[in-house]
Amino acid sequence: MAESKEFVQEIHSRSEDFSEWYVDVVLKAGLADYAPVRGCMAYKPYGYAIWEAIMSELDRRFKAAGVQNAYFPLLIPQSIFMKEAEHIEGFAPEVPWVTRVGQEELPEPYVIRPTSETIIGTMFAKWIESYRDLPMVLNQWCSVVRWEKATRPFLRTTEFLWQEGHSAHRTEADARERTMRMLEVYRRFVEDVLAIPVIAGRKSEHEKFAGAVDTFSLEALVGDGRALQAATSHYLGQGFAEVLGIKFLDDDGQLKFVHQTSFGASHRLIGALIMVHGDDRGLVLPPRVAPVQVVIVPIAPQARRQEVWAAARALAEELAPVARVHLDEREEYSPGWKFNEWELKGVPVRLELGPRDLDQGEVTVVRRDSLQKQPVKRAGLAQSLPALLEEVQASLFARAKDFLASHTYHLDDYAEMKRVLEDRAGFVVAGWCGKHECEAEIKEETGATIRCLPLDQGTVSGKCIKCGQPAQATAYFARAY
RNA sequence: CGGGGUGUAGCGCAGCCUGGUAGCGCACUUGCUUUGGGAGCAAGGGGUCGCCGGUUCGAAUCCGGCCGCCCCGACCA
Repeated sequence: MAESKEFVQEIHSRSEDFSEWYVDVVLKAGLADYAPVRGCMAYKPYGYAIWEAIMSELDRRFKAAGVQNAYFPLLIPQSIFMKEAEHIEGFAPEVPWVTRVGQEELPEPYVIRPTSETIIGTMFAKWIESYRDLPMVLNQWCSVVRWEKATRPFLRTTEFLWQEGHSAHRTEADARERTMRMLEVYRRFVEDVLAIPVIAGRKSEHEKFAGAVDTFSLEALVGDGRALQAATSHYLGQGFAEVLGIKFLDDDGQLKFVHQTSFGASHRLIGALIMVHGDDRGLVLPPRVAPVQVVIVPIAPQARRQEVWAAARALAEELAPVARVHLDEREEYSPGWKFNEWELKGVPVRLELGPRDLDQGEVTVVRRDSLQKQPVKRAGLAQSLPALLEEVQASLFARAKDFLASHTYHLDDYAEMKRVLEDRAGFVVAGWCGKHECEAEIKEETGATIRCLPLDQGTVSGKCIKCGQPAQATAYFARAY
């Protein structure tokens, strides 16, 4: 790999400086750029195309799960935002306020939404009267603002793109079922489409969402051994319903409060894609989310220029029905330049078409995941291409799964845990007594938090890795983004 | 928000110590030649040196303040 390295002039080495590498990939692959707003970025078309692919696939799956789209205001009146105590306590430090219009002070200030539980709950209170109105399961695609202290593109930005789903149910059981159902929708999406294996689990009391009864999340492990939360699904109980007055008349003639859920995933998924699959040459996109799945690079020397271009156009046309194909028609760049650029952009499959291929009746196929080059018969390519894309998809998932497995340490010795976490080697799976003191001390001493208590607990046995008391649960610990 | 670094052309950097007309490589424009892993030659264009203030005859350079970005921590999707 040493010789190929010299071609990568644009980005830092992933192994040598993961953070710099990450920022380089974001900028140089044309995903996004820093904007003149503190902590905010501007999406470039290629980066936004990835978000569009995520949105359309997730949206399709939401609708199949009975979720309807709606939209709610960006601004939330202070009095409404302040209604839920835990909630306000969790978000107050990072919400911006709108207090003035022109030169006039507003009679009541607004917060710019950091999340929409309160405003949506307020509307639920107007819209829900009877148990016949339930369940109500709505989602909005929008952006929210949280004034974070330290920001990084796609991982933590002041304004970020996401979707937030909110539901109201007749019973706790219904709401809890929805919570788990949406977690499963996310899990399948993240694993099947983004090719990112995740650990699904419940958050500890301390780590859960402000205002939730239970928070569940998907935790991915990225290339530098840190955990990244990919999606969350909350059972909110009746706390918001009580303070916002979301009541319904049940069939027993009783007026009752609804049970609620909320669930969300953000543009952080793009950060996860970059950090899970990327390599020293840049981005590597799983075919199912790649805006361009196949790029055709013609190699057209003067003597056979017309012939090659005609063949390339015919190829692009033929493949268009089976894949998202892009023909690189730029004549001002050399083939070698294009190879490097499309690799940096993470396009899963590259087809090279030059005089040699024409003479052989072939196309040179290069996979982004393995960088393997292989001549393939031109005839029949349209038939074999979808399978090749699926193969790339599957191999990326398999590779990420191996990485997750080989960076997950089942430990019962605290000293060893400290060592592993200090190296940021990955997940530590260990027993936990359930007490916050142990969780807090581990965090203090290792920088790691409980990412989740996996749904699949197996048989809980053994002791708390910190205090030695009998373990109440198995927990995944890691340093996290 | 603490500690560290950094800010000079689109990108990467030199110049700053020792004040005196702002430079290099890549990219960009034009022309010709080129095309199987970042093409060559030639001629060009482009910078209120992050911002504000101070010192000085004169500031990219010295001094003070502020801001952005990056890293390491503490808090969150």
